[in-house]
Amino acid sequence: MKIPSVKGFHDVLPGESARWARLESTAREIFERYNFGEIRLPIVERSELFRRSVGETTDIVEKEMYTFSDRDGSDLTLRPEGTASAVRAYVEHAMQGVDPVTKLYYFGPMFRRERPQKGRLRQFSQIGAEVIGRDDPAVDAEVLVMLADLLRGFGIESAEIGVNTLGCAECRPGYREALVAWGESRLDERCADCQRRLRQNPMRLLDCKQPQCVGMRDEAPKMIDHACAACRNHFDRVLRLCDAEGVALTMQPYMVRGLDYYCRTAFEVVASGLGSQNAVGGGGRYDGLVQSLGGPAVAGIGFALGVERLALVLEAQGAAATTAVPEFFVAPLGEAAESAAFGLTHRLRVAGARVEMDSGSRSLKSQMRRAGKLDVPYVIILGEDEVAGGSITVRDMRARTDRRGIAPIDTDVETLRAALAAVATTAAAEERV
RNA sequence: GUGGGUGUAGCUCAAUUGGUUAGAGCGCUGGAUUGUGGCUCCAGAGGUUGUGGGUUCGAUUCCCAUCACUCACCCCA
Repeated sequence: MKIPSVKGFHDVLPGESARWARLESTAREIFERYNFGEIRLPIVERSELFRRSVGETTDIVEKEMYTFSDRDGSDLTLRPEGTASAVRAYVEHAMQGVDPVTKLYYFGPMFRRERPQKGRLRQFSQIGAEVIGRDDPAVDAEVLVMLADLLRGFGIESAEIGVNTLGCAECRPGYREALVAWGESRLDERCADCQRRLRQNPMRLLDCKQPQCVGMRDEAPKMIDHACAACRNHFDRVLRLCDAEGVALTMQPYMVRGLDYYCRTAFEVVASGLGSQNAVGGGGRYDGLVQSLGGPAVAGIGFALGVERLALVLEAQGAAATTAVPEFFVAPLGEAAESAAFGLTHRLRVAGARVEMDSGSRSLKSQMRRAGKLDVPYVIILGEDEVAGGSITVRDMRARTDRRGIAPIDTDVETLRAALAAVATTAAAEERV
């Protein structure tokens, strides 16, 4: 009886996981350059954490969380995003006392019970970063510049970073009113969803994709026009700093974000090759969040990138999934040779070589066939002759030549590699003569 | 949660208006005289046609249900 995987929960197979590993290692390298430190966060948190941070009325909290009651009755949830956990950890460990500026990055799976489709899974992975402690526009710019560095480092070609300001507690209410007034003006022309949104979350009117609503959007009031002087100056400064570093940002006056805690600078990364899920990342400032989770009154900003989506973009760009190739393939013939081969293989591996060994009960032909398919450059043949003579035969798969007795059975990697290199240079020299 | 599409071998797909032993390519296994791969050739293994009903002399084909996958809406990374 086969037991299939759970809907929306996918395996990442070796060829694909190599791509993930590259994404993570470049991210790690760039984060460290910007002096961020890695934080490893738990996957399960108290449900209350997300209700309070992400927002009670968001889709995530209302219908997408994997929430369960633990055996002791506590109300727990598989994290749907990373910022809440990072801020919780910041507060829990009083990180403001270590350094007024805390810079964290993390990798890991998130869980949202949505209907799966291309680029959208129920378990998905994020690469995220957070800066907590300063509301200086230079911090926003640092984060955006780093984001651009990351995208370039990943080799994402056509990514675009869209930005907007969402205002603050001072100016957003006024904007909200203006938005509601605008929305009501031609309410009957809007789609049913927007008529509902108008009351629940008027900001959402702006990113409706229905044709009739998109058509009206150009006349909508813009946050930037309603922003207070502080917000406007902040945003201007962010844009100026990024521009000076050659980081291209696209102003998107109608961009809104899905999570309640965002304010001021908000941004998202869009790329092609993802079907209708064209956002590979998003983030923004969350100045009130730390305090609302019981911490000091400090500001924060962060973003997250979707690993699956980044991988899809790279795949669409034609980057093939790569498979690692062993340096040596040990082909024993017969049981006696197998013992010797086993020892040799282990010795080579301990010394750091990537080695594959096949079974001595298989024919040399089939072992060669497999070695050829794996694209291994050298096959170490260990048959009766070799065992009797105490030395190995190495076949150079590319040159299609055998070297009998090139090294003793108990050789070490350095000796073997040196012998092969010597043979190669001699062969090259002979060819020239 | 709401729509559309698709379910046949490990993978990608065939199978005439419903017709008898459900095929091909790739992959896999073995072989083409002694212990040698990529190309070629030969052979073999592998399917309760997603599942359960129904119509029919007969269903991969038609109908219903169900499940799964997938794309889109929604939402977002």
